[in-house]
Amino acid sequence: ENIFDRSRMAPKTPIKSEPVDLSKQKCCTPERNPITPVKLVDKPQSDPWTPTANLKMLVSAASPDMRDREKKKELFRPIENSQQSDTPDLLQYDVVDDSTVDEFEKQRPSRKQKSLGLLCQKFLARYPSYPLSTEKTTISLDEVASILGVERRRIYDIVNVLESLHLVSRVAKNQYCWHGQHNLSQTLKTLQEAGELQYGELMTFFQPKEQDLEYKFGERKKEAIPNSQDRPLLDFSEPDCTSASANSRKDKSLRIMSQKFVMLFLVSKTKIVTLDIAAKILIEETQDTVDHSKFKTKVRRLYDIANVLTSLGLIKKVHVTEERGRKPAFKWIGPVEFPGKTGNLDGPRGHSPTSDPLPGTQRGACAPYQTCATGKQRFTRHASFNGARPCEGTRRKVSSEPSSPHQKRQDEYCSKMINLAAVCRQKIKEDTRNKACATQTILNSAKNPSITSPFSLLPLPGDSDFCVNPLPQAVFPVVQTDVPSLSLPNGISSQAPHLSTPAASKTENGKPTLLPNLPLLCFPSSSLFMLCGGLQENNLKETLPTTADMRNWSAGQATVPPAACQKRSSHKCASPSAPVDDDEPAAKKQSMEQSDVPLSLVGPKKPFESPKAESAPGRGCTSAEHLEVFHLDLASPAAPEAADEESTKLLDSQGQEKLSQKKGPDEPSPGKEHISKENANQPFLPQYLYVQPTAGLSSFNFLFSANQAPGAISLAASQLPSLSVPCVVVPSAVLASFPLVCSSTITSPLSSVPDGSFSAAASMNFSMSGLASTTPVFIGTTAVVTPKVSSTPLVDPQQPAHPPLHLSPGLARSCSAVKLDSPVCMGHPVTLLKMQQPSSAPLTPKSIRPAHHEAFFKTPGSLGDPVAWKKNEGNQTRNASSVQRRLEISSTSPD
DNA sequence: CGATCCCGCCACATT
DNA sequence: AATGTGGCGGGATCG
Repeated sequence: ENIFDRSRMAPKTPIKSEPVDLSKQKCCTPERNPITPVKLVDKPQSDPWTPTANLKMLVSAASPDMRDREKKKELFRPIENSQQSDTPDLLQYDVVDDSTVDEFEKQRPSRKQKSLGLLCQKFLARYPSYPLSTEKTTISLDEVASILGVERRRIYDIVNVLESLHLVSRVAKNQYCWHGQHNLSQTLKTLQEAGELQYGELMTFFQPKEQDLEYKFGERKKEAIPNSQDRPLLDFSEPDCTSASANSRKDKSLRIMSQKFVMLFLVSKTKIVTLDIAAKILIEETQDTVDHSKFKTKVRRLYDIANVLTSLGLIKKVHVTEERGRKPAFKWIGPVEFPGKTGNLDGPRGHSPTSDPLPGTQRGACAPYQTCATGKQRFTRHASFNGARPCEGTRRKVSSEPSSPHQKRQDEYCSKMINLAAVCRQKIKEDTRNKACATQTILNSAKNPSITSPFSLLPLPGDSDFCVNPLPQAVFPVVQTDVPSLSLPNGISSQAPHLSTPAASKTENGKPTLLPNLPLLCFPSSSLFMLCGGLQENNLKETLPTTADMRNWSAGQATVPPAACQKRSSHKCASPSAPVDDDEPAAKKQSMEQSDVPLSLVGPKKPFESPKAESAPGRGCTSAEHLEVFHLDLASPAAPEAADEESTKLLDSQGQEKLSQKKGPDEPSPGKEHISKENANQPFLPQYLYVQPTAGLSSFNFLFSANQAPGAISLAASQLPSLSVPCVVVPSAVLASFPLVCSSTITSPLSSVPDGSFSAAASMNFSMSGLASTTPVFIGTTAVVTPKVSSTPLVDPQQPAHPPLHLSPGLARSCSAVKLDSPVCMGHPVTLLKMQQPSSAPLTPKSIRPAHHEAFFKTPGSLGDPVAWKKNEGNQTRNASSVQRRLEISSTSPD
């Protein structure tokens, strides 16, 4: 009785009764229940009173630990309805006991007991991590829901996340098939690849340094670039692809979000991702306006996802401290390596190895699982069910799809781009806010960017950007950039033979100086670039179906981030390798510290403190904006030609805004909004316009389209659902680093393909290939920047653990280095080149040497640099080469 | 008070 | 229209 009383007292809110049983159970509830009345009535009762509840309470009181345990235990069983159990309230005790120990569990209010994470654990406990392949376990949502005593809605939350990782697949209505973690590695691998494409660069950049720096800076890290794209990635796995849902748009948001979220971790060097960063990255929209609420919502969802991932043992919560304070973040504790590579995977759980090395394989593998369709097939999936997603997906799109779809994709693309931009923008804003003025600052300071902005990435670059900005007109400046280092992971640059190395500290080339020579194109850092490539998806796809898709996406997205990354790199690059495993253990402990500290994250936001830092933010902003713009353009690729022209104009005028506006029209709102917002909100950003890039992009796009048109490409072409557009957006910073951007389509399938195979490669390919191949377009601008490179060695990367890193470093350097105090040149007119031609010649505009180009494309093998870098290997890198490439490019650009 | 995130309304998709 | 799905955000809890 005492208990009872207490319990009553306790009361907290009476909890809503549990859905199921409780309520009933107790009728008892005293009428009193005063506490929260809540629905007493009906459900009433809260169980609070339930004996168990009391017990629980007691327990809790006793110790938190206990409580936790209880929770865990909690698994209570559900009761199916209440009834039964209930009847006897009293009995319950017994019952409870019987069933579970804890039983009280439910009752108690504790919210924790009802947490999604716990629920997920219970859910997972029901199925073997590694079920025999033969057995397929089907899961009935209703059944599970009742068993676990929760509403079906909650099960969806869990299943959606699990589905994103392919632990389960939807078979039919209300029916899911349990696959277990057999394919987890593959899935993760795929996501990693996709992530690299999308976010990779960014992350890389960031990350690299991150560790060390990260903590300190706290910033962001990764993701800086968000891209939008996500979908694709997801898609691969998902169903969407095809028609199926493809459309369904929305849906899958949770799944997509989950995948993206995971990607961020996989791409992140530090393996730590802060919620806010992730949220920003994932926010689609751009809108600022919405921002806040949207942001909140996004965060909520991320918590949902995080809870599930935590239950899976893939991540754990940590805190990162930034300047402002600590931010919640999550650290990846799952397998880092994947089958293909290693087998290690395991992580916490030890996942297994994957079996398959690759997707393709996987696919096959999948077969067993149900859904997986075959790899190849593209799809069918939908046909069947919605859900069935083939295993990884793969493929998506294969060949052509209906146009409409394409459009959709395109639209999506656009929207994604926009989103990205938005995201960036937001970030920037935030940063800005903090710093405010970053822009100016930036400009002014451009020089110092010490910090970086969050996403931004582009720290230095930022400066550069700023510099650039200053030049408004300038379209792409060419830069010399120091950057070189970057290399981009993408490869882009790499190629250039010359290179100069930037000053970067690194050794890379050694040449420190920047610039020197190279006329790269730089985009203003700020601006983002997009590269477009032709896609050849098919080829790629074949090769890597998924990848291909990814690429596409990535293309769009990808690059940008890098810039950011670079910055980071500049910071430091400390940890080259991944710390992953090791870290964990210690990390944990340390983690607190570290975690707190570092992570990266977003530092920018808070930049207040350091004035200098501010600049960085600015940059970020800029870039973001740019991105947006670009996106827009991309989005509306409408007329290529027109675009070009426009771009040109823009360039001239610099009208970034214009662009945006224009775009706006073309594109729907987003663009405009962004723009406007930007303007409004952030003054600075808008200003830049990176139109150039945009322009460039546009052109590219066009080019592509046009050229490719024939087939493929252009939007339609692709099957890529995602977009075909292969554009990469690069943050300006990035751009800076790179001299150019190119887009191109990739026409050459082959060449690209090979390279492409790797995701990284893919990325590279995009850019590179694109350039080379087809499109020759190039955008270059004049250079502008000349950074000075400072040679700060900030970063140094050291080794990049990953190839990408390299870039980053480079970038970083550049960024850092760059600050362009003097921007050198600014405004050059931009040049865009378009090339059409499919012909063999790439076209680079001028200068670009075709040969080189080719190299680029192909590079992977040959060059290796670019391509390889990422995936293939990791390291690789040749900075020099990349640099060179850049150089070349740049040089070209000048031309 | 900020971080979490449960809960369930409600819109959209599928039957 | 019914039912399945799942976006979304209010507001309760936790720390």
